[in-house]
Amino acid sequence: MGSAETERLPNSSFAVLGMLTFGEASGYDLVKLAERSLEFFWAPAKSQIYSELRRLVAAGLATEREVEQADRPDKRLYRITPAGERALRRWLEERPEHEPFKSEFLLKLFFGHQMSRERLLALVEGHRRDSQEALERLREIGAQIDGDPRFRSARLTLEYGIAHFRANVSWCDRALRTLKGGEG
Amino acid sequence: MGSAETERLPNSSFAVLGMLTFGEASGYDLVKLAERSLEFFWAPAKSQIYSELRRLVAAGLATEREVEQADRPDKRLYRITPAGERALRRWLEERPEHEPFKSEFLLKLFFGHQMSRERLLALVEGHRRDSQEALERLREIGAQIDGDPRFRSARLTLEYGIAHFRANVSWCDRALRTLKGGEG
DNA sequence: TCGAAATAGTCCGAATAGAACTAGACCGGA
DNA sequence: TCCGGTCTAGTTCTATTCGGACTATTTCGA
Repeated sequence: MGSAETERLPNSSFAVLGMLTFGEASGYDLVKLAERSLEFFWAPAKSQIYSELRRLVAAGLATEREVEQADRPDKRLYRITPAGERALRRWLEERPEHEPFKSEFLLKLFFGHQMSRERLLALVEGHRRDSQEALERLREIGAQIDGDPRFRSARLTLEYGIAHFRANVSWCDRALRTLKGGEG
Repeated sequence: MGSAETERLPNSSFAVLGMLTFGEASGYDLVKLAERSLEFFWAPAKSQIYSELRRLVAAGLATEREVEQADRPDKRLYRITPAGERALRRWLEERPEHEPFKSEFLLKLFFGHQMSRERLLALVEGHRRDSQEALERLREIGAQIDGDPRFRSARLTLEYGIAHFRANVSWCDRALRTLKGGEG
């Protein structure tokens, strides 16, 4: 019980706890919700979502109840507790720490001197395509939630994504010019 | 031996293998090198660098030799093998897979409806400051390697970083305007 | 009626993060 | 001279995270 106040939880716990503020949900629901919302900037494995739920219950930050269903498999529903809401707010008010950033693309680019020029160009062109596609997906989502005041904060994260991928595309264009003009 | 051809290695193995293309090095050297170069887009824990080295040797992609030193602790030096170079090139030529992106900042922003407006503003302002600082660090590095042809690929990754943080700063400015003007 | 898809969840191993720890040699100041 | 700090060099341990395989049940379409 008291452990809710002392134990230090990882961010993924709060990602799950945060999703519970949208209402009572099963693990399965949260997996789906995460895929449609957090996916771009926080994508816990589904096994992790289930284990975070167990941890939240153990820490008193959520409650669990079993629901028997006739038409489909039984399930367990989770609900955030007042202690959970307090814990979430405390976490939200802490300053995020340094953001680690990881990119297989940049890693390969960094060792680009080991690649042929054609391969290097193909690498950057592929990245440009991927970014362009991601951009289009985000714009579609944007059109769907447009104007809906419930998604005020979500809209900001969406616009962050759009800015990110737009910057990617421009960078790719510049890099391609450099690589083509470089010593050709 | 043959395992070098079949076994599927994680990207971190290739990060270490790639660093070995710069010359024979100890684990300690690579930790330092990673901190000064890969750090922005690929930051393996130092314990992982050491274990990757062991794995590379076991797979025949690198060789190890002990060096006794009088003035400081003994060390082991690692060198990439021809099989290692082939493996690295094969990996470089594979298309990178979908880039997971993870941000504690965006996660908190997404749950921004649980925060007071002041906290939300402070969150974004903090992110702007962090991005601005990162930008300045990268620009300094850029000035140092400017014009040096050895860092052609590295320069591209650096410019990627600059583009990324510049986009961050602009996004923060827009977000702050939205949040301040929104319903004030 | 067969198989695919949706619902609901578990299990396991590998990869990663990150902090603490060992240990030798150095260097500067009290 | 002794003490602490720093650099070099590496190990160990735990917790976290990822990702795929696996078990079930029910529904729905061909």
